Amino acid sequence: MPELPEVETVRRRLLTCLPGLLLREVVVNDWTVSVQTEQELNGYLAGRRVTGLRRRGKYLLVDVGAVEEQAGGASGGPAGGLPPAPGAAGYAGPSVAVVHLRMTGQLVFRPEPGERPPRFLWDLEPATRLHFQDVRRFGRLWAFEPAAEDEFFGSRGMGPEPFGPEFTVAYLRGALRDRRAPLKSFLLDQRRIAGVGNIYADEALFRARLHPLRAAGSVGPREAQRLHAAVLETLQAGIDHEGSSIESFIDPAGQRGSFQEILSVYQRTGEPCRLCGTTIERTVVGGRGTHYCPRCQPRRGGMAPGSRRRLGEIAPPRSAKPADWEAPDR
DNA sequence: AGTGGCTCCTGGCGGC
DNA sequence: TGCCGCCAGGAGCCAC
Repeated sequence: MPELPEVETVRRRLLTCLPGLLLREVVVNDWTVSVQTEQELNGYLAGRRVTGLRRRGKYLLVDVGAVEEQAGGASGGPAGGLPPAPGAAGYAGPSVAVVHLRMTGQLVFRPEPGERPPRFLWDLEPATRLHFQDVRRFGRLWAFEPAAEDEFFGSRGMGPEPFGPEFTVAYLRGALRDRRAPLKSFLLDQRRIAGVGNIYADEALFRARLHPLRAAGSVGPREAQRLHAAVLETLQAGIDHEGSSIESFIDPAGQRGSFQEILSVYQRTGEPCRLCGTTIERTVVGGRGTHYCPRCQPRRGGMAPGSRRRLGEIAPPRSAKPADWEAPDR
């Protein structure tokens, strides 16, 4: 499940080999991947050289330059003998390609065709192919002019980058204020913080020792400070381990990440907590599987509406405290 | 406006 | 053995 650390891992890997390559053509084999036509996608991307790679939340951005003149510059058009890029009213300037991997999307270099056709591929020069594989077909591709980027993300209400200057403790406290939604739902809301998904939300809440069903607005100043640090530390650990390969994540070189090996709570239901030995429990918040240690993440301090029903079957945490247990604020 | 629930999508798995 | 139904979840959409 690609979240910020997985997308960042893909970006870093592509950064070592994609810039400078010429994108000859985009070939789309599965039209669930894009609302744009192949002609439109190629109009923005074909005949252009990759100039950079960026990330915004869980979105991967590939910058390309303007359409290159053929050697000799006689009639213009893309290099490599392709016809002139036709799309977008003859637009020939620099563009941005945006890829979202969603659940099972993978970008992998494959010089030869694989077992099944990719949802889309980029035919590159010198000769190589970047395949987009995606079992569940949730992944998406867009292409547009750089000027349209702000609108693209603005219309989605993307929140601040966790590692950007806007994501401060003060911002987090303001964003949490008066919200009745559970902390877990808050962390998954891309309008509040960009890039956190199910795995890192559970792990960050464990690190912050906050119960996932706590109402976001009930979080005190010191708890907000802990949560802010926990989000950053958890995401950074994910990046350092080159992502989590829980289901299908591999980077463009086919390598798996290793963060799944050090998970504290995610998908560890029934196993002992690494800090206190208490059995990790699972509940469902916002339709998502949610894992937590009932002892390290105590159920107190104002729970979200409906949490009593959801936790009705679950025994209360023991009274004994683990060695490094720290009392929550308020 | 904020919140929760539904939907898409397919491979894997448990149950019968 | 084979079939059925459920589960996983990011994000868009809709209802309240």
